[in-house]
Amino acid sequence: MRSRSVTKHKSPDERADQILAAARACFLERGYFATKMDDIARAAKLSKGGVYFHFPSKREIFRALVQAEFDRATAFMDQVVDEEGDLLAQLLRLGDHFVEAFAADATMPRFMLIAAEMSLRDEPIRQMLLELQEAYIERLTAILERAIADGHLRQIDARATAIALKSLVDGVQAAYAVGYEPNRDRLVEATFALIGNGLAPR
Amino acid sequence: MRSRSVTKHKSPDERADQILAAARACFLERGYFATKMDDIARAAKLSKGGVYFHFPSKREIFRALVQAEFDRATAFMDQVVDEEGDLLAQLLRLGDHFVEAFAADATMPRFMLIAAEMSLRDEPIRQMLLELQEAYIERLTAILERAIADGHLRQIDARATAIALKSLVDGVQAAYAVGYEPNRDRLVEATFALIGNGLAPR
DNA sequence: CCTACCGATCGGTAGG
DNA sequence: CCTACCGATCGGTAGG
Repeated sequence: MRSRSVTKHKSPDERADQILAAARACFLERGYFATKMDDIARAAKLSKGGVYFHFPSKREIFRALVQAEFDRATAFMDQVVDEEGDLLAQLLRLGDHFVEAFAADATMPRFMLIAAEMSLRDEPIRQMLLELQEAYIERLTAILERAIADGHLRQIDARATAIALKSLVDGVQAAYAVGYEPNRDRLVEATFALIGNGLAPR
Repeated sequence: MRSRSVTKHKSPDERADQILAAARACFLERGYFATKMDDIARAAKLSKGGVYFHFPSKREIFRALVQAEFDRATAFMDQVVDEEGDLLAQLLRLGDHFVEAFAADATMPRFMLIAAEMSLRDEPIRQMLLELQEAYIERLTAILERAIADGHLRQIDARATAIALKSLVDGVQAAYAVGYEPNRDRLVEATFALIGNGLAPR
């Protein structure tokens, strides 16, 4: 009686997700180049050949991970902007998003740093990051413009201000990635004071 | 008659600088891992063995480049802070510093991005970056505190505000590194409007 | 400082 | 015949 193995096959999507999760952990720990396909395979409990069955190359695995980060971020943003509400509520929600994202998934800043560095040599990744940046800035600009129209903000250059605000968040994110960890509450409070009232004496 | 080459030897320091300049160009173009020691040697017009005569490893070459960036930055900051002057003048000078640094040396943001990514796996580099960050923030905090004492600023959390401002600059730098190039004048103007007066309606 | 070369290891692919 | 893999190994290249 021949033993016939019951299917230990997972669906392609499940396998792909399993590989992506394993690869993400490896890239975070060692960076892109120091991560070997064997590392990814071992972490995914497959052979290297098995990984190559699902992905054509190491680079495509990394791109898929950047794409996933992109999708998560844009989905959240649309949710924030679609909901009506006043400026303060939306900015607080956006701020919460970033603070929570850093806190809940401490790996995100690190991954974004690795992705940004990869973008210097990988045009598809660069395009994704530029698109994501533009998406954030457009949403933020829209929020600011609506607030100006409603008289909740003074007349400012909405788009340039949006870029400045997004840059602030990116800078904080980069600091966290390298391990510079400012007190979160103080930073959030100071940032909202800065945004709200500026530095000028009352 | 044996041909005896007139000394084509440069001083060790000159050679080291020549190698560092060549290496910097290579790292900027290809990143750390894709840069081979042969690439550096060729760019420096030496053999690979020649490069290894002056530096013990590829990693030490990269660390020396980060150190050089560190020295440049701290020297400039001390210059800005030592000069007396009112807040606006100092912030403008600091702002000019960054804007000029991005403009005059367009490679700097890119190099800093590569260095930040390297810091994830290289503790000495990470320490240098953290020290540099702390140095910037301390200087900026000192400027803000002096301005508060002089009544030119309202009472704010100087250090947390300094971190926010430095993050803003870092975020802009990161954007430039990836090739997101906002209009400089608009961004500077919006940033100063934000810092000066905040967003609240007058 | 170069030439010649090593020990080791890599991403990707073959046959079954 | 196909699918989802694995063990083994290739050609080429790396830092030193």
